[in-house]
Amino acid sequence: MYLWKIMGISERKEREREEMKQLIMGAALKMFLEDGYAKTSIRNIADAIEYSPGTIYLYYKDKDELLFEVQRHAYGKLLEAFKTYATSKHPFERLAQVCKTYISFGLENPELYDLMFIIRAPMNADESQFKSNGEDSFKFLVDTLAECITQGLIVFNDIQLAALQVWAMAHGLVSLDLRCRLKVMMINDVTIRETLNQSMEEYLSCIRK
Amino acid sequence: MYLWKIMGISERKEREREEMKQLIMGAALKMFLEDGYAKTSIRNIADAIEYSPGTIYLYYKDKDELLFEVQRHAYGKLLEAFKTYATSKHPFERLAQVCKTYISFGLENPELYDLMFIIRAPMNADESQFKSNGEDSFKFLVDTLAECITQGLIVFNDIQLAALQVWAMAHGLVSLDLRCRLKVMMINDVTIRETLNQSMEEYLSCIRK
DNA sequence: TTCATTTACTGAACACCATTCATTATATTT
DNA sequence: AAATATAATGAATGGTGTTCAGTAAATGAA
Repeated sequence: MYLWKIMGISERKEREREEMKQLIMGAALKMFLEDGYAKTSIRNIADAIEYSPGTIYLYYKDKDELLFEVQRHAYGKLLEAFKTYATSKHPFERLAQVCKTYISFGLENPELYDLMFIIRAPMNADESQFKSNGEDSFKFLVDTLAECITQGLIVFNDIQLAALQVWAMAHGLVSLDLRCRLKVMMINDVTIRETLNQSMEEYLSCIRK
Repeated sequence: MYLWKIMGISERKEREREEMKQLIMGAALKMFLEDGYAKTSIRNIADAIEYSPGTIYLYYKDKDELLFEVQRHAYGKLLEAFKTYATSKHPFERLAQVCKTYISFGLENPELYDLMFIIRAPMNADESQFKSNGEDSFKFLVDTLAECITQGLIVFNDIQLAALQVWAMAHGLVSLDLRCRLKVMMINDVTIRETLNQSMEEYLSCIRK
């Protein structure tokens, strides 16, 4: 009997499979960040890792599934940023830190931000999986807002509505800038970051009770 | 001498050229709206108007220039919507109407909204032309806000900052919805429109003095 | 060790895409 | 009627995502 052998081998196989997925994902992430999702082709990724295009399809169903994996990674990075920079004990101050971190994250990782919040969501991805991707980082915002509400620091009663509004404001500012739609206003390119932060701060002072 | 003839002919030619551009633009617009920008190919457009692909390049430099023309058209439609639905004499009420109109426009014309505000701006397009596209509809918002400020109806002093904030909120709400990023919140799909409007209204009441 | 089977991988092929350009057809001018 | 200028073509170029028959290597059973 080779049962002991079989077990060991299948475990190694599983490990190797995971390593291969990581190899592909790593190359994809790097190239998505450098050249953007659209300009990165399966062929390019295959070239980079020195495998044939077909091989990638043995590990990922299609390009969207690859995007999906990269998205998960990106949401993780955002949550990390929140945990690092939004540490104030005071809920409202922490909320301000979350917003500032969000905006910085967007401006400093434009391609990543694109993948996370602007790119058309792959329609084939099942909803539950998609939801779970952004959940954790969104929860950070919700928790902070919940504390603000219970301590009566902001004008909202409904946490969901509060989260929607704050997120929409931050996303609106970042995405309009990333898509160059602010050119219609004549803001100096150098000061744009300052302007966005100022807008966010003003908004936050509006919702403070 | 055939000078009289030359003039007549060159005018007709100019007219025909314009008609041809309109023919292409019309087909492109229709197909962009139905299938989206990415899925509409030059070949498809050529097929639809019963010309060869090459012909389109005699009238438009590339696909981006075509997008550009469609964008101009779309911004015109938005301005029209503002003029139709934001008619209140009272500046703040009018501001609320502008915002409501903007959100409705986005939800009802998702593909158009995409072209206008979400799609990556063609980088080859020169900035001045790009700016002029959105200018008029943006001016409508700015003018309304200016009145609000002079009458002391809102908390802002700076018109630019006010416009940025209001626009960001509206765009944030619409674009997060269009890109399905609100799935992370568990809002009933049917009531989403109501939720967005409610958020906008709450925001407006925050900035009211 | 030998042979059958499973697994991993390849790369050519398919059906698309935007764009270019030599060639052809038509319209205008001389 | 011939020469010229304009308009349109459609095949060709170099890309894209994805599939799949075929090959090579690793594994399992005898």
